[in-house]
Order: sequence, then structure tokens, then C-alpha cells
Amino acid sequence: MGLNNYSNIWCLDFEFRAPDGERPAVRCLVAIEYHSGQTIRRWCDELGETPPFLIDESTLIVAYYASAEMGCFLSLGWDLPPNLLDLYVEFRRKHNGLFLKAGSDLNGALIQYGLSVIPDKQEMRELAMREGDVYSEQEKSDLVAYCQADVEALIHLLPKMEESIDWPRALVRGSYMKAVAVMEYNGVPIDTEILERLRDRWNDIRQDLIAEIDQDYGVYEGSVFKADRFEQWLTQQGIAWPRLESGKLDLKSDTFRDIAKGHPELEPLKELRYSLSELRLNKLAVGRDGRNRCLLSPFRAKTSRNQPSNSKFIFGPSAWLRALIRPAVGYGLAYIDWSQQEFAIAAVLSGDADMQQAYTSGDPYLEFAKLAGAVPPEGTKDSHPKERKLFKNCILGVQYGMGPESLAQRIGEPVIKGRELIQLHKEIFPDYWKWSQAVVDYALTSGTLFSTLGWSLSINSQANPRSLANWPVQTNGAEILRLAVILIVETGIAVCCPVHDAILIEAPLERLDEDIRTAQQLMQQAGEMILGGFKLRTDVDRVCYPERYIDERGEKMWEKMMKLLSAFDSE
DNA sequence: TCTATATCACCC
DNA sequence: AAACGGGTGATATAGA
Repeated sequence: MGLNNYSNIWCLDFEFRAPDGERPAVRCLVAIEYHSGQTIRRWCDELGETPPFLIDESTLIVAYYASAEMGCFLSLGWDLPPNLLDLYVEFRRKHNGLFLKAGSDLNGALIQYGLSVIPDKQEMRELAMREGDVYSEQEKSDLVAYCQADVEALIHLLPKMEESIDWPRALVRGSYMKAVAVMEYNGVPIDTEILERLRDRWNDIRQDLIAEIDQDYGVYEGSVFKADRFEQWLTQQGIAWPRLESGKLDLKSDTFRDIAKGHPELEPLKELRYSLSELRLNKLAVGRDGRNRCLLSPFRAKTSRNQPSNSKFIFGPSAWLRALIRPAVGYGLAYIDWSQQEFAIAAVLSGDADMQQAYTSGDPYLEFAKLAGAVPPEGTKDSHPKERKLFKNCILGVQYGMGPESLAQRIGEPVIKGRELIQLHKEIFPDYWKWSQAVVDYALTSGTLFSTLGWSLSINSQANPRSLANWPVQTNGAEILRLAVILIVETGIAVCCPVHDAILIEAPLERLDEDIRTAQQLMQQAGEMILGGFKLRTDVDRVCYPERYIDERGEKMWEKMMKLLSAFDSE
């Protein structure tokens, strides 16, 4: 397996315009065949219904950040190539965890391999991004030349990177980049009418909230919370307030919550600070067709997770804003997520049979509580909610390496309770703890961790052991997600986006349930592929037009905002 | 006055 | 030194 398996290797790059929320508008394409040097240069009006070169099973397409190029294929109505190698992804894989001064973009990779960089031409990028499609002959030729420089760089980079390409799994990652392009092309349907109203009334809502509540405090200057004014107010009221080590007031919402218990007069201010921190939707990237689209930034995180911009992506800001997600007429949506995915992954990777059994029981949190003797065998979620909550917090905390103090704080119990819970976890799932320690030891001695499908992490000596122990779990989770997305997109189901351990799909109402079933099967299958046959469960949130997607955590906030909005609009 | 840093809030 | 993993981003304040 390798480059010599292919009779044609086309390195290619497009220039295109893609404003926030819109699909790419192609400007031009340059492709160079690696062996022959055959060069194809095309302005968009010279591109037809199929690519200007043959793409078959013996062809390899090579690009840097290939989701962009695949997005251009989709815009042009072309079939996506069967074999795709993304040098960005392979570069990330090879250097993940290392500090790269020049970063991981194309120039960063060129520098890393001692190749000459491409001068950054701001004017060329602006030329590609220009509105409309009227270009002079000179401009066209300049932009094509700029595009060609990138492809020539790829031609030089490919042999330098050849040795470190992780065949054949690089092709799986390439397939994911195709699926990413499809998801970015699809996007998430948004209720643009309410979005516009919220945006228009943004400042009114802010000012209204502040004016109403701050009259009793006088701690805001315009819309800015001033720490020194708050300090004055505290002195007047004779309230002692905790400080950070730096000497500044500790203004965490948790601190507000704790103090407000003894000083209920703080309650409205606490609420106000919370509400204001939630007002964020000005950067949400919504196209003219009312769909949220943004770069999903695959493989950006150290764990290879996608890392879309939180402000552009509808799943980035707080959960109440997700009520803006609404299927179009005749359509439905389904948010399908794996149940307790990381618990299951840890159970399988560690080979801890009791953890696996706890997962298989259907409710690992309750099962843990039963194994610990805190809940009788016949107990249920409803009969023992408090116990279940404690053991749930313990499981979730342990996954991230939480200590007894933090756990105790989280569950609002004395430290001894936190210690007791973690001790129970150690006694009941000893194989997990052995494995977890072994991962850290291996990481620190070998200097590298690998996932099932070859994603890797280079480790330096000051690595955080909690981070190391969690890395295989999160990384294999990311791999399961990628496989599932590849499989689901390939069946033709419309996937809107991934959300770490979940996938949002869209379908005409008459096909929705069938697509949900298929997607769930494929999500289970993806889990089995990574976890040696272990079966992961999934949960579904199903929304049909004219409903909107409501995340229960944000329901109250959404209603509050809608109330404010209609109050303003009826004025 | 502008930028860097610290801190915080949110997501999975 | 801290003791909750992986992230992005807004904001207030300190510092150049």
C-alpha cells in the first residue's frame, strides 16, 4: 500500500469564495499529475459536469485540507473521488502534540520539511472572495497562478511526507474529509425569522434586562459589569466576598450561587449576569438559504475531534439557542447520540468486565450504585434518584481524573463523601484503574500514544497525567464518530453536522423514521468496528416540522427570550 | 489607546 | 504547581 498503488495521482487546489454560511462558489482549479507533471488550469467557466481528468479506482486525489476541495466538487455537481489523501490530516497526525511555531497550515508543513513557503498574498485571497463573478483576464490569470503555486507546493510536499503516511488508514481519514464536505454543504436548518428578530432586538434586550435589575445595585456602567462598583456595593451592604489569589473578587457563577444562599438580595444580580453571558448569536453563520454552515475543523483537537468555531456553529453557544434549529416544511430532524459513549469506550479499552457489564445493564450509573451496595438490586432510576446522581457524578468525574475535593464540591457533600465514592469506583472497577495508570506510564516512557485507527499524540515530560489517561477514550470516541458519519453519508442519508458524540440528520417526514433506524444501526456498527464488537446504544431526539429543536436545559431561557421579544415587538 | 492576559461561561 | 479531559470565545483589567 502506498503511492505506487495508483496509476494517477492528481494533486489539486481550488480558489473559491465562501462567505459565512454559504456554499463555496468556485473561481478556478489547478491540478497537477504527480508522475507526469501534466498540468490542468481551469477558470470556473471552463469546468463542466465532470472533472477535467479521469477519476477511477486507480486514481488518488491529493489535497491540503481536502474538505474545502471536496466542497468545490459538490458545488460543481461532481462525484467525490473514491481515494482521497489529505496531507493536512496526515501532517496533523504526525505532529500532533508537538509545538509547531509555524502551525499546521500548508506553509507550516512546507517549513517543517525544509521547503520554500508560498508568499501570503492578501490581495489574492481578497480577489477570490470578491462578490460577483466578473473578473478581468489579468485577474483570472493572477488567481490561477496563485492557485498553481499551492499545487506545486503539494507536489513537493508529497514525497517528503510519503514515508510518514499511515496507509491504508490515511484513506479512511480522507473519506471522512469527503463526509465533512457533505455535512458542511448540507448545514443545519435555522428559523431565520426569529434569528433576525433576536439580532435586531439584541441591544434592547440587553439594556432592558440591565436597567430593570441594576437599579437596585448600580454596578453596571452601560452594559459593563464593574468589579469596583460591585465592591462598593458589597461594602455598603456589609457582605464579605471571597477573593482570588490575585486579590481580585471571585466572580464565578458558583461563588455567586453560594453567597446568594445567605444573601437572597443577590439573586437577581446573579440571574442577570447569567442571562447576559448567554446572549450570543451575532456571529452565527447562516446562509441566504437559512442554513447554518461553517468549517467543522476536523482533526483540529489533539484528540482528532472536530473543533468548529463556537460562535459560528449553532451547537457552539449555550443550549437555549438550539431552539433556532427548525426543520423546513415537510421535513424532520433527529439528534442521535451514543449513550454514555466514553464510559463504554473506557470499559472496552481497559478490558474491565464489570464496567462492560454495567454498561450492558442499560444504566451504568445505577448499576455502579448497586454494585457499591448503595442501591438494592431491585432499585430503579425513580426509586433511588439521589444515589444515582451521586454515582453518576462519580463516574463522570473519574473519567476526567477528578479528585475527591472537586467531586465533593460538585455533589455538594463533604470531602469524605467524595473520597468514599472514588474509593468505591476503584474497588468495583479495578481493571479500569490499572489500565488507566498503564496508559499514563506507557505514554511517559514511550513518548507516544496511538488510537485504534492510528491517530497519535506525542508526549512531553510535563504532560498532565489526567489528560493522558483521558486521551485514548476521547480519541477513540472521535474515531467512532468519523466511521459512523462516513457510513451514514454513504447511504445517502442527509447528515447536517456532527456534535462529538452525536449526529444531526434530516429527512422528509415520510422517510424520517427509517433514516433514524438506519443511522442508529450504522452508529452501532461503527462502535463495533473500533471496540471489537462491543455494542453501543444510541438515544434519539426527533423533531418534525413545525416543531423546533428544544434542548431541555435551555427551555426556560428560550421562553424568557421569546417573551421579551414579543413585548418589544408589540410596543 | 491598543493589546495581552486572566478569568469566566459555554459545549461534548 | 495543581489536582476535571478536549475545546472556543467574550469580557474586564493590566500593561505596553
